[in-house]
Amino acid sequence: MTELHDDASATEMPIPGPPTSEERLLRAATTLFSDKGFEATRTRDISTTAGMSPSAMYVHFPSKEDLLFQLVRRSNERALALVLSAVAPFTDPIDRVRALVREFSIMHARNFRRARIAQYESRHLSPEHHQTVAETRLQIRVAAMREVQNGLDQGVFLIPDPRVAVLAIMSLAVDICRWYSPDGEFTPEELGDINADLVLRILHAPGY
Amino acid sequence: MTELHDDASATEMPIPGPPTSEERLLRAATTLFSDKGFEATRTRDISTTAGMSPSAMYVHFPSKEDLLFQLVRRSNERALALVLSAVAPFTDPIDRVRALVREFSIMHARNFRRARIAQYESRHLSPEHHQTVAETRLQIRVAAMREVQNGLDQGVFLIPDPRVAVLAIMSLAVDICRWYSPDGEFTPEELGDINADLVLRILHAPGY
DNA sequence: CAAGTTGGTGAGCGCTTGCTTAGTGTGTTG
DNA sequence: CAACACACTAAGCAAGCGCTCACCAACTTG
Repeated sequence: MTELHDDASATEMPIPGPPTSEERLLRAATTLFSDKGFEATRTRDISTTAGMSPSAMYVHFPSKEDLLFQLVRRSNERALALVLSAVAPFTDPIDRVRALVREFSIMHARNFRRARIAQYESRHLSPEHHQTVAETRLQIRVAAMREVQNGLDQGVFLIPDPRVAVLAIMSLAVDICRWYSPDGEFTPEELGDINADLVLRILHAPGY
Repeated sequence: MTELHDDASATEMPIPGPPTSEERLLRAATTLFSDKGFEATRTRDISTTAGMSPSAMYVHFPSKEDLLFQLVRRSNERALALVLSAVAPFTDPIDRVRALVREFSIMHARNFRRARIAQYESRHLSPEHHQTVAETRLQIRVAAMREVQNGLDQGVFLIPDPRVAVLAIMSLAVDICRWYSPDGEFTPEELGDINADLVLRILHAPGY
């Protein structure tokens, strides 16, 4: 349940000690890709931002596209794992949806740079890599659909079309990374609670 | 109230007859910028897609950046005009919010290419141009806030913080352009009605 | 009809790009 | 200590980029 607060961090599991060269390159690319976009980012800038010589990127990654793929793949896999682990502790459909929307929203605020790359830069991936990330993305939508349908089956939600609710859940959470700024009016946790409330109201959950 | 259905069309006011060269360039750039992104699009491709020689773009636009600016500026100005004209026929706050959300959502589906460029490519504008489009964008948010506050003042909406509702309105509508496809499950008009319902439910409007 | 304006073409310039390759210093191993 | 593996650097290369410029054909105008 613990989440990294440093958005530029790119490790799978944070380990103590100074970051490796590969990790420094991933962090540099996260900042540059999210700020200027994949195409506008130069491989020289990635390497020098990571504190190395202009060609150092190619020691650790075979191409700029592959570096992007690692970033997008990790981001999507983390999102899927988060969604699945968020609902796990609960059985009540309302609690499960609340946890899902809350954690998914928080992630898109805290890790808004990584989320931007995953959402807006994946078109620059090769067809094979794009296919890979599309599959993970689909699993996230399926998980959301499962939770909505679960509440529908148990009679706690009152809506005609679960697809509409899933659309709203994804839009409210994902769109955070488009406009979010750490200097803004809401913290990630506040946004998580806000979106969870909005979704339960949309679902006509009792008491909302 | 009539809207163009051809998303690649870029005229301010559609006039009969064959499109001008400038318009063909704007249409070509709309397709290319939205599909591949501003940086990945070559000026040669814009010109040849418009059916002209590789350097023809420079007859009508001083630079690639200026062409992008024309696209983003028009898109934002159309959105602002649409929002203002959508609410005008109504006095009931519920009707006004419904019309605003509906038309704004429909626009982001029908013109999803132009909307994508306005949302995702504006970072490649010069600081001055970026400032210009940011001002128009702010006016749209102000208009939305005005309508929400109006309903709050008249006691028909029941929410503690109007900023949250504005955030939701913008996210639900704008995010359409991220995932919308003409081959998808919902028509633009259906999405307009769906989002209008969701927002009125979020606002606790009576009967929703 | 001479002169200018408009909208377009084709060649190409100066620069930057992703990526390669040869080489270097350092640590490790038999 | 020879041999090797590894992480990294310096110096490019071929290709492609935004943009310019000389030129041209078709209208418009005095």
